[in-house]
Amino acid sequence: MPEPTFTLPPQYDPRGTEAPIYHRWLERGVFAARADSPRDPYVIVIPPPNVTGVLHMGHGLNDTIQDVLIRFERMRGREALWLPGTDHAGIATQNVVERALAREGKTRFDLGREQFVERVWAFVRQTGDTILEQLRQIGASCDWDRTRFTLDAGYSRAVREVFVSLWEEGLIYRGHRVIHWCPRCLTALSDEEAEFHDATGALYHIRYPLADGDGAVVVATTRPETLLGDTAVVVHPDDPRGAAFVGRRVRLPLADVEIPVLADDSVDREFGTGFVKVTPAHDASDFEIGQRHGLAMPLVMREDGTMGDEDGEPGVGRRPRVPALLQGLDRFAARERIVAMLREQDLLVKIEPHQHAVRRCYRCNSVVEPRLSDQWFVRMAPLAEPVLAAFHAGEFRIVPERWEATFTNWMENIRDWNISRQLWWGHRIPVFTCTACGHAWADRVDPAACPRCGGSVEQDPDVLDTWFSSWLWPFATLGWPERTPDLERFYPGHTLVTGSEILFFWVARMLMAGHHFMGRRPFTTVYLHGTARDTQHRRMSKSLGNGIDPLDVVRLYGADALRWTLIAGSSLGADVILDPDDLETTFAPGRNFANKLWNIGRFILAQLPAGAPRLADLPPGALTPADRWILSRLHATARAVTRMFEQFRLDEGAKQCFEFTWGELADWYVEAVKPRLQGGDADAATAQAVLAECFDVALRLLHPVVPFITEALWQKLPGRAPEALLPTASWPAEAGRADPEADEEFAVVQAVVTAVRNLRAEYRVPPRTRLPVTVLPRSATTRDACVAERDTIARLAAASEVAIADAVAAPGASAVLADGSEVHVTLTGAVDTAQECRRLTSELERLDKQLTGLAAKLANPQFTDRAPAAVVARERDKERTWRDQRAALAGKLKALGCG
RNA sequence: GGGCGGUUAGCUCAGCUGGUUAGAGCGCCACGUUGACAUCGUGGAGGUCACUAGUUCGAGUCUAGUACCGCCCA
Repeated sequence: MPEPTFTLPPQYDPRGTEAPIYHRWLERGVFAARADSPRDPYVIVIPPPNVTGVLHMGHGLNDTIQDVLIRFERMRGREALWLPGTDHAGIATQNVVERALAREGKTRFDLGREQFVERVWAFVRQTGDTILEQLRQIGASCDWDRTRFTLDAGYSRAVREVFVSLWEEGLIYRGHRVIHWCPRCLTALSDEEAEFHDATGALYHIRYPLADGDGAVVVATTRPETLLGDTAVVVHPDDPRGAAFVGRRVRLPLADVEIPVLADDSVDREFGTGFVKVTPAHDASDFEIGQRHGLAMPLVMREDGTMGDEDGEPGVGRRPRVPALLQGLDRFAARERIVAMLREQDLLVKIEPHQHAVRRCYRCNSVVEPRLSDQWFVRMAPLAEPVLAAFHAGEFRIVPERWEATFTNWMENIRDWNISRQLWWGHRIPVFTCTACGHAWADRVDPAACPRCGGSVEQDPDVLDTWFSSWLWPFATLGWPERTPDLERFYPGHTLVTGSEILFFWVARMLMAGHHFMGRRPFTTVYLHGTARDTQHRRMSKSLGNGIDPLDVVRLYGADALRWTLIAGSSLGADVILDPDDLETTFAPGRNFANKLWNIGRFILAQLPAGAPRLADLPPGALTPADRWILSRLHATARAVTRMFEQFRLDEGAKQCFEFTWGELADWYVEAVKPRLQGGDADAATAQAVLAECFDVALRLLHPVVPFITEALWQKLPGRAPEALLPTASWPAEAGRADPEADEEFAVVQAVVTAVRNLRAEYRVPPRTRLPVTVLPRSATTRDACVAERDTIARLAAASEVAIADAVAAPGASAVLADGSEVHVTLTGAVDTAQECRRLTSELERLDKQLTGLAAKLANPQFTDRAPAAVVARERDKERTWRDQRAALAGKLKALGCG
């Protein structure tokens, strides 16, 4: 055999490797799904990232999981479609462009609606693909030709179709109620978009003097500035404290109006003073109280969060309530000012600290104001019902299962959805109103005139919530409402992978849209993964500055290292903890593994001649026990990895591959087989065939997790067809062959080798010194294994020779194997008998302790009677083994003459 | 206030439907540059499985409670 020549560098270089490989995959179209394929489809739609966004670790985790799944199923022979795209992200995108305008000293109103929208489009055209480009760098195997955008023409048609048909079904209505308003974004938000944040605020106790005499009621509030909009004070009808006041009137401080004290049983008597101020236009539950009692609903705050009178109840004439010196003052400044004024007038009783939850805008973090306004709502209960039925019928599931309760709870208590946004960037609401006759209708095409009276029409100025477009993602991306071949073939999809934070925002609504418009579920499994966090378990975010840029990791350690860390480092649904201050430590496991794989490949490839034999071509009986063992391990690994991936336990699957390639193939088999490879004979050929098979299969199994390095190495295996690519190679679910006998034999080899290594370390034998080893077998298995793999033992245990005998005379040190077999290492020079006695005695004592416990267990009839027979049998076996081992140890101690 | 999850080695985490001598990676200690790999090899140290009570022949694993941490919903 020729001297191996290593043409590969000793260190793996992801930088030079990854990009060309990705290019090749694209060129050859391996990620493209065909609608006319006879294969079973497997479909994942990407959670579309914001068109303005850049890749962060949350995407890294989310998209890597999807890529592992799609690559796995693609290799398993499914027609795999991973459909990519972006989301127009109404508020976020408008914010970005408005900020850019602000730097030019302009607002969107300076440009006007049309020009502003054009400006946003220009921005999107320029940077909109950024995040998709970044996905390519981490290896995402999306079908890029099918990339969609929620605002492209076809998609917009789908959104409009959905709106109009819901309108026609009576599921969209105009609601006059208190909604969440972001005074910075100047738009309404849905319940989900106004997120709770715990805060330490204050509870202000304020005295409202009676209008008709002495005395006052004291109300408690966290938002004193809203008192200007109060139209009543309420108290629980059964609250004795209220008896003297109900039916009387109080004078509202600062606003100079009188309001009634009323009884209402919605009041929580435990809260504050029992008296509650009612601001129907600025609080959702006060609004309901206001409706019950027919109260006026004045707005005392403007859309931008400054104080000022606005009409809340059109047609109700009334005088202004906001004092001149508060007009135009920001709500928080106004709060302080009002508190000061109350104090001056001796109307402030006390201020106490108060823990509560404040809603903030999920896009800009401003404190949201409840505000009375008119918005479009979707009636959700009729949409939720079929989804719940389908869920209970088992048509789809959520993993991890624990989320199912949360999901059903939300669905069962679903609230109507405010879909209007007071923005310019998005799908404009297709509701038209006749300026002449007032007729209002939704239309699939822009009307020229009113269909009833021919009058001129105006379109609703607002746009739809972005989620009103993304809830159609699983079918609008496939061409709906057209009945395209893609739609026929790839709907319904299979796995939806996302974080739990958008379970309600998006996942639940997609299920509703899918059932309503397609008549069936959009996917079979919802896989909710965890969150990327820092070492203090804080969510990674731009504002905290604790994020890790996935592309930095790719540059430093390669995409495979990133992917490995994310996949192997997080079990199903669990958060993944990464240290932004120590990328080296965080991503070393992935980098180290890639490098190990590279070097295993470097060695194996150097051993394989161009015409290396294939495993199937070997003559019968050619395989040694070591060969049979590694092929048995290969078999077990392939099956386990397949099962783990099927169960979404990606970390476990990755770790199984890791253990096989590093812990078994590299650490044992490759080392064992080295001498045989030097022979150049039939036995060398056998070893080559086994190596090639194991490595080929290992690369296939690892490919979904670390696609780049596996492809790089797989391409170099001899006999590779020139056009073959790993993403479309077959999945080796049943590779290798189970061989329990070989497993048992090789376990003996490993035990002997480990025993010798232990003894050598114990006696500080210099690494280069080779020593004679004698095995005194106590079982046929041990004897046979040692005879068959004598050379392997010699090599791995650094033995000068391995004798198999019934006795040994030479001085030395011994260890006893599980079956009582003795492993003896001959030591030249003085053997420290005392040390040997100590070592063996402590071993004996440890065994005795275990045996005592085990004997007690087996002597207990409760155990032997009640435990399953198999468990009892296993314990009996264990006891026999330990007794054998103990006897051997005792004999050895006696022979040494230990005390 | 209601619900869910977590608490296992210095750090990050596995441990599946109760039966192992409780594991891995990183870190740590000792030795080592043997023609795949020092991003490595060999050996080693390190855990009263948060706490309390219970169920059971048997509990890291099941039940209840306590403490702390996190998330979701109001």
